[in-house]
Amino acid sequence: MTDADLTTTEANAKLAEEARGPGRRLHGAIAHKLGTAILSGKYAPGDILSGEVAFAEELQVSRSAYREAIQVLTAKGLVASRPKAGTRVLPRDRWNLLDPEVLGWAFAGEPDIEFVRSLFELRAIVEPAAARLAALRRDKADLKTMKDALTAMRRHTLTTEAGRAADRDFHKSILQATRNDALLTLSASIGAAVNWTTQFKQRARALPRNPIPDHVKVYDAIAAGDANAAAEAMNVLVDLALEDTRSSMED
Amino acid sequence: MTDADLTTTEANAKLAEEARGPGRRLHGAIAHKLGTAILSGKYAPGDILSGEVAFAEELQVSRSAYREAIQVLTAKGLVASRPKAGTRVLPRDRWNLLDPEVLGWAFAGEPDIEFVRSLFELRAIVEPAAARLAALRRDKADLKTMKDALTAMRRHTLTTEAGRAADRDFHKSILQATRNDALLTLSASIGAAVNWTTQFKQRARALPRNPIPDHVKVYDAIAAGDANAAAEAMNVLVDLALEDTRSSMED
DNA sequence: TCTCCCTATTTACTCCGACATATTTCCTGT
DNA sequence: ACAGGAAATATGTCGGAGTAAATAGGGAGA
Repeated sequence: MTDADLTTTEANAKLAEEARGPGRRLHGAIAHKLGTAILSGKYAPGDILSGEVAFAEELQVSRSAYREAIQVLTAKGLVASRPKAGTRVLPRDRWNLLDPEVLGWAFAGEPDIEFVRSLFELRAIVEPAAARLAALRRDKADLKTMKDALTAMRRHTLTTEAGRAADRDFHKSILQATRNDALLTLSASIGAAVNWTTQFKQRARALPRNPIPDHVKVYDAIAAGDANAAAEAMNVLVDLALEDTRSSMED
Repeated sequence: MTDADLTTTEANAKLAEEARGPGRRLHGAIAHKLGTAILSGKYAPGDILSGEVAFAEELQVSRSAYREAIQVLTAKGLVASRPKAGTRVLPRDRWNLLDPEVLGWAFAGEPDIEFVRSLFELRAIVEPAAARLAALRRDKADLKTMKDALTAMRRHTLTTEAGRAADRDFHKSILQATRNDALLTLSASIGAAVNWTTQFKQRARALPRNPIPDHVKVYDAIAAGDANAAAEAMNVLVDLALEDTRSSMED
């Protein structure tokens, strides 16, 4: 893609508009714009983002704002800048794909179905093990959080954002009960992917059977402190989701 | 901690010195300084980093450099800035603990042993499953990469940086063979932790038994395409490391 | 004549400090 | 207690000076 594709006058107007949104910052809007462009493949690894001055001029923003946006992308491993050489898009294996913001950019357009599959595969690996640990380490407060989330899920159902938030809360509370910060960090990333997929499936009117009973089984096992049962119950849950993802790949 | 602790004259001289190193950038050095300060607990969640101008002045750098450093920290979820309110350290669950750079900061000082344990626990969950997938999906090129890494490990041993790099390469090649980008991203994070621990243990002259045979078993199972054997062999490997970590916690 | 190395130029990032703006907080006055 | 204004502070902007690196050109040696 040429720079011009990203820097039409209309696009600039939209950028300025977005940037003025509540809480949004200018460099954040630029980072989002460039981030989605990279994640969607409009800029391929190895491509050069033409000069700082030129780009800032085209985007009608100051060089400082552009630079700060580049810093954000650099921090996430998407690009690297060197004097004279310009700012290059790094190879994909350097990207922090699990960064919540990068994930958001990946899901902003048409997400790569292969990547979605890999996230669900990761989930299918991590969450059963997490449920096992949670069954061993949870305390009363953890159980209460889980139960509250389950109640909210039942009330709102997954067709609403509130319901999906409750679903995320349920899974997050399990991760939290593992007393493992590294696992907990993962939950934010995985949650984003799951949320997007749930929305997508709902749009496609392909929501599977009622997920509540399966969730309850996980809760019961964790509450009972039965590690093996917790892992197995969670396995059922995530395998179902993984199968769904696999089948939707064939569309 | 007060700002003064971070901004003594000597510290500034060191900062400038570091920054002028080859390839190093000033805002990168500042981000490293602040990042390690936060990760080490000198700044606790909720603490505010006193005013932009004040801090930049104390550090003897321009506001731009300081601002760009803050952008980096913000991108990694460590801090958030709001007009008038100042720049606050975010709660720990917002941190991107799996970001390679954050991980580097965590290991720069005296890393929290509890956090190290959580990383190894994550590893013990992920790597056996990865070995299973690798056994099913690896191709000839993957196997060659693994074999080369094994050979290098044998030659250099884990007492040298070259040997540890080979160890990382071996594990990375397995993750690569899973054809799963999300898993691959994790390997960089986990590798950093493992590397640090290996160094640490070596210093403490507590290197365990020869790790090569266990690695060979993993390789053989993956080469044979035996998923269960691969998972089990990797399980032995990571459980050993996890046990080591647990025991060193008692020191 | 060809190759290699060294130097100079050019180019683009990096850093700087001042200025302008917006928003939040706090204080003051009603 | 409330409303409005002033102060404080972060954000956005600008253009210039500095610096590092890639490329091109010229010179020396084979």
